[in-house]
Amino acid sequence: MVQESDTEAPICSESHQPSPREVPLLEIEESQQMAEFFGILADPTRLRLISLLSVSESCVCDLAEGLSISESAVSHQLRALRNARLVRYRKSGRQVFYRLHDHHVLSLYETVREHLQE
Amino acid sequence: MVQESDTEAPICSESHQPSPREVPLLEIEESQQMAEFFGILADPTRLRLISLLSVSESCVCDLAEGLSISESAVSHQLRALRNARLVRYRKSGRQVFYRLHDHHVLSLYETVREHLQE
DNA sequence: CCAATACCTGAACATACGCTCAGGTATTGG
DNA sequence: CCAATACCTGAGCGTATGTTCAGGTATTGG
Repeated sequence: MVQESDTEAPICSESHQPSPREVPLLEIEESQQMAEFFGILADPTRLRLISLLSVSESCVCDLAEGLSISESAVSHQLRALRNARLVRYRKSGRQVFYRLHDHHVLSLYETVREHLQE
Repeated sequence: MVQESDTEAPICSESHQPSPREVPLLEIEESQQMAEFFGILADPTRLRLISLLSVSESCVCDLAEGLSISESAVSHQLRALRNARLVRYRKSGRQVFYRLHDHHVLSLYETVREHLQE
């Protein structure tokens, strides 16, 4: 536990402004933001919702039926996906149609899915 | 809560082998595996460890000092990263040097980090 | 206007997670 | 051989998360 701190230059004495080419250390605040983003994707139900929405826009009750879970549970998870800007929605009468927010979401989802299928 | 299962064709009666071009619905088991993977990345401490390891191979005590947390906490998190195949390690005497498992990990980390910096 | 539909929301509960603490193993130095 | 170092591990605790339940809002149909 006793680290010889003189063998190593104290990092904090360096410039606090991150250089364009060397942005190595993740600050606490940024790490929390990033963890939050990954945390949204770290749930089976939300991932399955994304998988359904990767095929087509769907309303809440279709999503609930597609995954055989309650509409309430779907609604809660859609809120999380909404807050994380992972899905968009449009209202049509009393129905609300959800779809993926942009192509970037699909890209990330497919990348990791393919990675795990190896 | 009352699911009318007769209004929709049972999906399970289809072929269980995923076609190459249409792999839309994420099965429960696969979604859990995928969620587990994202869950490993959904922690500030683990992300900061990855950020340190993205620069250079490091031993446990250096990682602990770099993040100003206990070696025990680091060790616990490294175990999670190890189990998820996100980091490798090599032993040298009584020290254990960790590094990112492969380039794919760094790529994913940097992609999301840049995405959130917009 | 009233009931039904489609969806959203807050509270409550069980579970999962991350840290600390105490103690364990393995390597090194005197 | 014994103590120190470097790291790992399991138990316990406080907190966060996902679901259910009950009830709310908004749109539609008779």
